[in-house]
Amino acid sequence: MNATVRDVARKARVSAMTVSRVINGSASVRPETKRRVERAIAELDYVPNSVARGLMSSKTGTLGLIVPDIANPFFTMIVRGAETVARRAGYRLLLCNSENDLAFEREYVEEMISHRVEGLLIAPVGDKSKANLLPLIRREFPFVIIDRSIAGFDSDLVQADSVGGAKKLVSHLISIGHRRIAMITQPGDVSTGRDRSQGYREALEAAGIAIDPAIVIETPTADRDGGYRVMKQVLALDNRPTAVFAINNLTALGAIQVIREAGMVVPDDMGLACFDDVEHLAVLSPFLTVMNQPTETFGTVASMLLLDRIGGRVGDWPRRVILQADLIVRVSCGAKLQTPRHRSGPPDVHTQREAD
Amino acid sequence: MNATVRDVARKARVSAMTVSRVINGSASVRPETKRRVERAIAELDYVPNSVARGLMSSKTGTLGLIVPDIANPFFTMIVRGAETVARRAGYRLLLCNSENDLAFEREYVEEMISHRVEGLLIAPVGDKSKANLLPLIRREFPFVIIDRSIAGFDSDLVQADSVGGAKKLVSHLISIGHRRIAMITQPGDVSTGRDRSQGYREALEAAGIAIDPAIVIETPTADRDGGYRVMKQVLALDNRPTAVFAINNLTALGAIQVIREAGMVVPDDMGLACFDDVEHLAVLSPFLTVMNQPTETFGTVASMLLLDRIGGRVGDWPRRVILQADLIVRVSCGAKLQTPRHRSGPPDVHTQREAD
DNA sequence: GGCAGATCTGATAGCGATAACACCGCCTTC
DNA sequence: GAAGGCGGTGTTATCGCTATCAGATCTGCC
Repeated sequence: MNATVRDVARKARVSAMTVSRVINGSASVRPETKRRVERAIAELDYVPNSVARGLMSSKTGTLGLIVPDIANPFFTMIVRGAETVARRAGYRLLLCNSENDLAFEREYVEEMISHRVEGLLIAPVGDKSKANLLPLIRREFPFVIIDRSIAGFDSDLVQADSVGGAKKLVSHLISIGHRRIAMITQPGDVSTGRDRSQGYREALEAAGIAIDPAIVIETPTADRDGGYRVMKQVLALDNRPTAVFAINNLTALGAIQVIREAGMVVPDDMGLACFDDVEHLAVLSPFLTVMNQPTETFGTVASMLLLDRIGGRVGDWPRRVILQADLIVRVSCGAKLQTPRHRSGPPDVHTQREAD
Repeated sequence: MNATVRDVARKARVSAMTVSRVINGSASVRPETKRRVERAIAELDYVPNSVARGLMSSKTGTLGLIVPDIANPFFTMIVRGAETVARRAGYRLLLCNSENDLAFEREYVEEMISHRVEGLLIAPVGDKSKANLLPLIRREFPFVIIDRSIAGFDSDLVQADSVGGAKKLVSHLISIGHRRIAMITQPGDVSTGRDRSQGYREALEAAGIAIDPAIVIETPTADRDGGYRVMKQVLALDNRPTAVFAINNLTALGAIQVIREAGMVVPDDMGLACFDDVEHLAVLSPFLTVMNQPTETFGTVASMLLLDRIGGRVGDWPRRVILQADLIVRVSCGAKLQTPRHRSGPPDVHTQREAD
């Protein structure tokens, strides 16, 4: 069904090699021969088979990308960033949703090796992903880890300063009067959970506030459902906190649902702050106080690191890129904003960025 | 660097063919031989090369997916749906962002053919994409079109009932008292723009309202920026409309920005309704009246159609799946909701004001 | 015991593209 | 005029895997 170099060669009355040379411009071909070949290509509607090419050259022109969930806006932006850079470099992305499942992740890593992608971008499930990544190390397979570091594992990595960011965010909550602050966090084997919890503790300690383990609650899944469940527990506590620090935007949304269902108002009855802004949402309803991570940049930088590694343009040592997150103070935390409600000028109408 | 069947064969003291048989279980192998081979595979950390396999069998285990922009929540959900179904069937997705650019689209189609994906899912740029898709037809390449149909082009297709949906939405605006309704639309060579404009006209005609071309304004890009620009024009009109029908969620967000910057309030000063809900956003701020399309289902159904076609389980005739969109009435259109808006405690302060 | 048939295994030949080399003219160059 | 160079082209072998066929070994059965 599909024409091959040989078909083109026959039609143009040359050898397959000459056709290849015309396609790749890899050597000079007599203008008239070239024309004949080009005509044959057009007539046969010939498209080179990059699978065959990939077999010869072990260059498949593809990169693998494994994320827990593309539909999570956080990862969506990472995908977009990664895709943009990859495309410019002539690469396509093979997309995998690990669904935060270690077994899936393992399979995908193996499948990416099998597909002979030239490199792998991965936002791992957690510390236990280490075992899944060892095959990559063994093969000296180029890969870059995104967002979550893995304890005791050195590799190229792009992430945000979760400890610092959490500390800043919680310190802000403290600065506007909150003393009893709950945290919705993730199990300690996910670096973002671990780091943000640490930032939380550091902020409290710095303010001389005792840490109450009863109001630091873990959710196995950092999504809306998880936030919802944990917030239910928080509201059931005897000694209710006045504010909640949610590990990410989705858990915060779940928490808001619970708070509203309980007939309470954010921030009057309960302050709220979290990691990760939600694009678009900020336009319609500039409400959540967040630590905004440069998610798209995670993707672009990770791709760039990966391409460098594929191209052999870097040494063996792992490169860790730590990007800064921005504190965006809006109303959910209970801060009094100086700006009027309907100031003009896009994009973040009701947003005040901290000026430090 | 990577072990091959031959390496495994040598180590297990069998032929490459036998190794292949063990891997694929394609023929019976003596248990003891099998064990030797499996040990060799484990020791060499052998992973079969699916590129080579793909060359032999022309089965690459990949599908192509071309969308204008993964970061657009509408397409994100399509990607997720498509990925889920593809994965269950043992396929990976090769992701392409066409950026609504016909030239990019053309390249991507060719590249997908070159990569020998087994089928292609594509949300086309518009009617002009026809030329880009002809190579697929010529090769009888399996593909499914998503969201936007192409004038004069028959193929497998999944989309929503844009005409009916728009009619329903605009009729709703009329039913709650709006008589002068502007529309932010897309050029007529994109089916969603064409169809929704038609629904808009049908609704007006049914209500005996004359159509004023001056308040049906096109934006070349149906994104926030496009909505922003068009809404500026709308507000500059002498005879301002009382409501706006935006072709999708992003243009609606852009429109809201303009309205707010003008010191106006939705829906009191300007009603607003659009196609496409925004996940998460509805939780935080149930504000926008929308026609909600089952986006994830677009992806899953399209994948299913494609897999059927690849598997040769269907005839030649094209299948068109039209999914229903749901009208979700919230406050932005200006409808008086029966349930008190702040029944379980007010949502965030800003939407609260808009609801007054 | 011997033969048909089943079971197991190997050799060979591609899938489609291209690297490496060989070759043929023809032009320089001394 | 022989040696060398170079542009243009073809031949061969190979990437890693597997379809196909053929050979080897074993089994059951008369």
